[in-house]
Amino acid sequence: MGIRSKTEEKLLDAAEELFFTHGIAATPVDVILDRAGVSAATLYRGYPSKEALVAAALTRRHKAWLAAWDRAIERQATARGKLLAVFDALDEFMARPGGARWCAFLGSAAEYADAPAEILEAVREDTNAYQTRLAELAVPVVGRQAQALADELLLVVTGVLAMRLREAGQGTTTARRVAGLLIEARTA
Amino acid sequence: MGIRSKTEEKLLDAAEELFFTHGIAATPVDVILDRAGVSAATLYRGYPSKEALVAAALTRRHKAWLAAWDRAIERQATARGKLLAVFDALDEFMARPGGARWCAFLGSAAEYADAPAEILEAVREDTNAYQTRLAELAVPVVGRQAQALADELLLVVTGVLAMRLREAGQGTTTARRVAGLLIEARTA
DNA sequence: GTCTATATGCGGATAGAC
DNA sequence: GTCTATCCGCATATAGAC
Repeated sequence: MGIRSKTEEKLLDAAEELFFTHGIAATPVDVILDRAGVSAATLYRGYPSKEALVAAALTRRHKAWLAAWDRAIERQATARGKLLAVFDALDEFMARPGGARWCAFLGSAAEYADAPAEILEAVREDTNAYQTRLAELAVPVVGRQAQALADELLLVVTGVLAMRLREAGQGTTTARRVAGLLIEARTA
Repeated sequence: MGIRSKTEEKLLDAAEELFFTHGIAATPVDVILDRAGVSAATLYRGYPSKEALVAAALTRRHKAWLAAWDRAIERQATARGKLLAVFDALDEFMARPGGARWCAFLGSAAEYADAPAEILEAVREDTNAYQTRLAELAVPVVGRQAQALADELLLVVTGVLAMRLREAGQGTTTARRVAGLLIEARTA
């Protein structure tokens, strides 16, 4: 999978920026190739299909997201701060130029009625990472109620991302307020 | 707009069921026509384009959703029950056979990088309805904090819908718990 | 690796007969 | 209103020359 070169990187850069802002179906491969300065023959030697390129872009993006999240966690000193750091990371990630219109993973899941296995797997990994990490981070904050709180926070995070599709998006402001109230309710 | 007949209804039935489960881009008009038992000529005399049909399906669905929500509100006796009735309505609406895979309105917004005006308007109406109604219903429950609570609940509702794209959907269970805690926090 | 050309199929929309 | 046929454009993927 992939070509391992600067060509490969330019391909993934273009794919990530175009697929997840304009949409996958709405972005012909030609446009990707133009942007990347790569020829069709090169693309199809590295990837068997358009979907494989999508999956590769998702995988790379997932790693970048985890890294950004990790940095946001490290910046916080308290257990509560580390748990809420997911919103810092979201703010940072959503503000990136050329970032996704709402969420690359949910968006990919939404675009395929039944997604190719590789794409489904990437989305699943994204969800898994949220569940595992949120549950771990919640333990020092609310103890045995960590799992319940993690479920609630994943709901909120997913809500923040999907709210970007409505015009009334308020960034993470409301989400942070909700998260705070949930923690309060579970620590009081 | 529209043909005003049983043909029209069959067309909208097929459009609603197919567009919002399989996806708009993924559903050719031919498939709609087959399902509806309608010819292409008929469709294009009633609607100028595929997008116009999508918009008409969204509009009809919006009315049905408001009606279902109204009924759920009426079934509740207390102010708190009426505010939380949105989740009853969601449960009912999401369980309908041939219902949307996640949310017809968010899904439509997601499929178009820049949506046609008619579709954008339908999504906007959906969001507006949530904001207006939730804020009104929240007043007798939390008084001056109604607006804040309404924002939070819209976030939760949107989260519930988008969570259907992940495999880990828990229906409205977690959402109801969050809503309950939010109300508690604002009434205590 | 790039370029150009192209095979191939599909989808939206229209035309004409009935 | 239905049917069949079709124009037209686009998109994925491939082939061949360099």
